[in-house]
Amino acid sequence: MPELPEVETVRQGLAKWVTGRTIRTVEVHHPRAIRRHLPGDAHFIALLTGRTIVDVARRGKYLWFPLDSGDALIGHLGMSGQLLMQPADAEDEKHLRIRFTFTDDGPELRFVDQRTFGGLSLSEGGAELPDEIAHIARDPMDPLFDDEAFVARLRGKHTEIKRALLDQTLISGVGNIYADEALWRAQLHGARPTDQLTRPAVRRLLAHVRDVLGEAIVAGGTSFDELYVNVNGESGYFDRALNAYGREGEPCHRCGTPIRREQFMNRSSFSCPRCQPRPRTIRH
DNA sequence: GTAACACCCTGATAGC
DNA sequence: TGCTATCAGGGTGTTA
Repeated sequence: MPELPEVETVRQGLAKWVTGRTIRTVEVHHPRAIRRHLPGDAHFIALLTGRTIVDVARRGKYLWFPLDSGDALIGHLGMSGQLLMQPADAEDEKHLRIRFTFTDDGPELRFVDQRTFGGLSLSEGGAELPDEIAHIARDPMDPLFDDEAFVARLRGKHTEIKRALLDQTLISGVGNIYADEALWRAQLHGARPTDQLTRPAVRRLLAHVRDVLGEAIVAGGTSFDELYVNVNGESGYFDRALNAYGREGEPCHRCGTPIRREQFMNRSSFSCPRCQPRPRTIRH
């Protein structure tokens, strides 16, 4: 389940492996993997073949590869996507969707994705920042992230705090896992109304979001199973440091109360009933 | 304009 | 054993 730390780990790995290399061939093995590329696979392949990758960039959970043509290859891992470097003679993965080979005959780049929520697309003229992902906010690790603008925008919204943390146009890179972890650290329930939080409370929460993401980046990202591995095929191990996510019934690391699980937006939220009491006012 | 929800997908797991 | 139901969840499109 790649969130910002996992995607950043992949970005760093890919940057070392593909920067400066020229694409020889592109194979699309599954149409859904390029469903966001509306002109279709022939166009996708034509604009990539012979192009040199000049960098690997990221915004939130999106990656993009600026090309020497001024275009950019955009990638999103979705829930189960992987971008793997593999020797040409390595056996095809069961869920191999797209294969890139390079003119130097070095390792191939493979996009592998079991659940096909992820995908690649090509952005013409998008080397600097693709239009397709311009609506995604900067992430809190970005030096240009504007803390006070975030605080003001969040407090101006009429929604719940966890919804706001998952809104990628407000703050990017945070998914279900790190939202729960940051809320646990801030001792806030995810249903707290954003318009009733004080500025200092939002600043504290933002600091916790940064801490959680930063620690996870150092640890190489969270991984619960083999669905996520980094570019070298190695799983991260941040899951050992989780305080809330996935710990239903286990004692809170702060007060010992069993962690509760609640349904939220068709998924699960984990929190401590004592440290993170539900707000008294119920919104509708 | 804003908020909330359905939907896409496959494999693991639970229940019968 | 083998079937069906449920769950995981990011981002987009649709609805309210």
